[in-house]
Amino acid sequence: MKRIAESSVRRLSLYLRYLEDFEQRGHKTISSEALARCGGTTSAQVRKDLSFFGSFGKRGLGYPVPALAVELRKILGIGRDWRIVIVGAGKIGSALAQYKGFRQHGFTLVGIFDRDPARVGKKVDGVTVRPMAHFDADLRKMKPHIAILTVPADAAQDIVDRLTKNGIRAILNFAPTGVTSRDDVTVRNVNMALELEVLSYALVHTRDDG
Amino acid sequence: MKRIAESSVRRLSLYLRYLEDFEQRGHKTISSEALARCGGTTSAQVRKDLSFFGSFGKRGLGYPVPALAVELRKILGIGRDWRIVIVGAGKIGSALAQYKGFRQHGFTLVGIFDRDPARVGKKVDGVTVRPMAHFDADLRKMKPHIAILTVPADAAQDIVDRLTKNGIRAILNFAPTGVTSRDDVTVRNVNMALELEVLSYALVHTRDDG
DNA sequence: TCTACCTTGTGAAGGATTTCACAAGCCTCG
DNA sequence: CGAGGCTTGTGAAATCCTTCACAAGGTAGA
Repeated sequence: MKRIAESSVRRLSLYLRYLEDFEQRGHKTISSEALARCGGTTSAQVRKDLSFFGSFGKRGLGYPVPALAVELRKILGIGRDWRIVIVGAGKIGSALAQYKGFRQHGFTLVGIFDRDPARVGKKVDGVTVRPMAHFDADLRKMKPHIAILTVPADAAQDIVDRLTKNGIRAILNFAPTGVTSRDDVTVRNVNMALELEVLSYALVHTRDDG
Repeated sequence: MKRIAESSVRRLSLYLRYLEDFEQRGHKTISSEALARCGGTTSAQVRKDLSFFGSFGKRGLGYPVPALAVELRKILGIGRDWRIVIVGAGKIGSALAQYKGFRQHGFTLVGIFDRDPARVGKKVDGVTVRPMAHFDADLRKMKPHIAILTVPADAAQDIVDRLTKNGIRAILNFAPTGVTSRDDVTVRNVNMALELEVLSYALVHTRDDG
């Protein structure tokens, strides 16, 4: 299959969110125009995004809401019972562990790790924090698909390497540093400092008087 | 000045992170090639990114580390004492409030708000949580430049509207929903569910056997 | 069934970003 | 001082992404 732009995948995820809204409100069909307005894009963009994966709409009518939601979930791989581990049980790690959206979207938290002995053994959202000494062995047992990193910057790269060595192919990195890895590993960096700096740049460089 | 791509601004922020590392380790100069390797890009990209703002390097030698860091901070608007408010003092909001990087990067947390009376009055990182009843008046007093949203999805759009009405022009939205606003307001959406779905997509669609 | 109207799906055009490739400039060393 | 070796800065080419525009196909109502 043709490679799909990441920006396109992000939009599909957004569309799904809005479809779930529309579904709950009992709408049967939705036009690309309406979806576009929700997601802040254009109707042509919506149709093009969807057309990469098939023809889901009916001309003259729009897209069937529940069926399209099912398709998008299939495309995005939602509902496959992905297993997740969180590395770093600090403030952010614990907060994320309690995120209700995990279960809702078909992700299961199977393990939390921390290098600080004071945190080991505590329970976060029903999952016991485990020590880094067991990390590699635990990973081999748990066979997680996705790892969420909420560790300090200096630890991030090492953890990524160990995760990769143990077969993890998808990493969501909240550490305030970029990390690199093999080509077959997908890493998404989420970095508050960086986002703030982008906002700072925008504040400095936006003409708001013209 | 010509409009700069957002992707370019994000990279500048990354470069700055690495420059700070290099500076601490006492390096005097760095080549575009070395910076590129850190940031997972190409040397041509680094040079192009920087060239939008000026000529900071010396041919044959590279870029002077401390001077380039100073320039990048100036470009990104870092060190201007931006005032930040956090809306939503739940798990994520409180965790972010305690983020050490704020001060380090020249951002000052001036207020935290929550609609839950049980949370009002508590102190988070030295800042007292204030009720939403005072929201608009407080904003006018505090004059924050940037707002961080960590509220439930159903509250997000209303808060964005109130922030905008009170002069905020930069919003970092952690609520699990997209929000829309006026053209002169910069909104960055950070959405863990969406990032997980992008990873899920990658896991499903990546050939790792070829 | 026929007409009027609506919305999709999609090549092609347009725009934006990234990569290429190389002249120009700086340093070092003999 | 001149040669050799690096590395920047930058037009041009290539690639990637978005928008346009319209034929094709569907609905609804008479």
